[in-house]
Amino acid sequence: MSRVLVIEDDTHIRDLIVLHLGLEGLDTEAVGDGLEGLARAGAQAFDLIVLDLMLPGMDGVSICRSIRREGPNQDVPIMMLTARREESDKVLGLESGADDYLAKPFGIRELVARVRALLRRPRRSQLQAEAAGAGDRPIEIHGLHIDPSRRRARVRGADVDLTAQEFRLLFVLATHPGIVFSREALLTRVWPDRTYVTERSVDSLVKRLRRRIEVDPADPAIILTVWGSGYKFADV
Amino acid sequence: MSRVLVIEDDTHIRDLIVLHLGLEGLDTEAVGDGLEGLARAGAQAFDLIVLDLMLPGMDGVSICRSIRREGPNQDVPIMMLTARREESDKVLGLESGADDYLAKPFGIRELVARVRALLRRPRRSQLQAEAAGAGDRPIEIHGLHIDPSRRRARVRGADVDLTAQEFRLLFVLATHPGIVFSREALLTRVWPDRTYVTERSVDSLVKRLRRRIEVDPADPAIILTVWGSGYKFADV
DNA sequence: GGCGGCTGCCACAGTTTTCTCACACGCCAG
DNA sequence: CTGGCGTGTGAGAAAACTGTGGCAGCCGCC
Repeated sequence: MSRVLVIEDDTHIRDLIVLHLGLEGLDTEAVGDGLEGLARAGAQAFDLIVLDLMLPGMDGVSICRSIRREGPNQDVPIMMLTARREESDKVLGLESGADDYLAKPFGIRELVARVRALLRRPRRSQLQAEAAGAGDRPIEIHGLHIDPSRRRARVRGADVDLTAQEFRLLFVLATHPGIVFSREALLTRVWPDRTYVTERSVDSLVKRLRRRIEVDPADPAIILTVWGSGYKFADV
Repeated sequence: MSRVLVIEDDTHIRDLIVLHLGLEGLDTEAVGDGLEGLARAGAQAFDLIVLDLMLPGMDGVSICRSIRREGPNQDVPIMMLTARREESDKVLGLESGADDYLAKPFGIRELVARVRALLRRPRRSQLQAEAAGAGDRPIEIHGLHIDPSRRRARVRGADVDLTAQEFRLLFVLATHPGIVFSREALLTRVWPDRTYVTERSVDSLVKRLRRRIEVDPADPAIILTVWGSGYKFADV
């Protein structure tokens, strides 16, 4: 189930959005404050973020930039909302890194349709970078050494063989220690193309990965289960 | 500052692209007509060309071929855009000499990311020069002695005859021990002209190379398969 | 303690990826 | 023109990996 974060101060609109996205089968979480939204976005991986441009305390553009700069939602589609109709706003919104833009007042059905479209759109940035062979630096964490360009992982000094998929999962989690990823979030981040794959498969993959890197797979110390939410890499 | 030529008839998309590439610090020039684009490409050297597949008057594939055939932009990376999602289009685009391909509707951020990637990637001509190894020093690794300037390879003391292609493959891999190369990456690095070649050919070439340098070709110790990713030269 | 919902686990069928091979084609020297 | 060599390709076999469903066990809550 896709997770959506809604950042919107107007209670009425917020509830409306949550209601309708909920009816669409999306797991929707909403906050009314910019800073809180930013905190939420930094702590958990979502599949899409709906963001109001006009917020008390902190404006949407800054939030958008922050989200894009780093963290688990760097590559997540962002849908901007704004009360103003001016073209300059539109430009501003897209400049700051939003993927789509909707001017208030909008029809809720249109919002839903666009959200669906954004979710459907394959996310390729990460895969793309990997394919280009550019950029990914090795990381070192928790006694783990992970080197993407060599596709090599070492645990406590010993090399472990990982399949391509196990490796991607480990990499995604390890680069965001402490961040909770829902199964859905992992599906879009780890699976090469988001065909019809059950969330069950995530469990399987996690189990396989644990078997290879955990000292005691029955009592995981690295890949942790967050009951009711998903999985996370152990905090530092 | 890199110069980019955008050939796209849809005004909205064109402006969006120009805006964002401009924000990226690229010097962007745009035309809405295929013939005009061709004229522009013939008159001036760019660092990258973004080309819509569907254009009024002249289709993108023909333009792509024209640009590739001669002129100052023969070796410049070309990024294809298309409204259609069919695989056949993709093949058509890449066959005609495009370097990357993006199906509409696309996220503007993805376009920017890919453009960046293409610009980062060294030109074909440079690659070929690098692969040909003109003027490179001989290297010694894993009981292998490889001398690019003489195009000679010795394995465990014995000279081996390698074809030009086998040699290029060996050289590319041996100069980056441990680094995993996807088949695609090898195609652009080893093959003099990347058009009309399938990834199967990489398999074949690897097999032929192994037959010549491995003690037991059935159980390779030098050129290793990285399942789901590609091939690599054995780590030291 | 009982209950509903979530997660761990497992085997195996199914899928994807790689390997192997034979053959055809193009190129070049003789 | 002809033969030899290097190379690309497709098909089928082989190998590796992965998704799934169901059940058992665990968690949090009433």
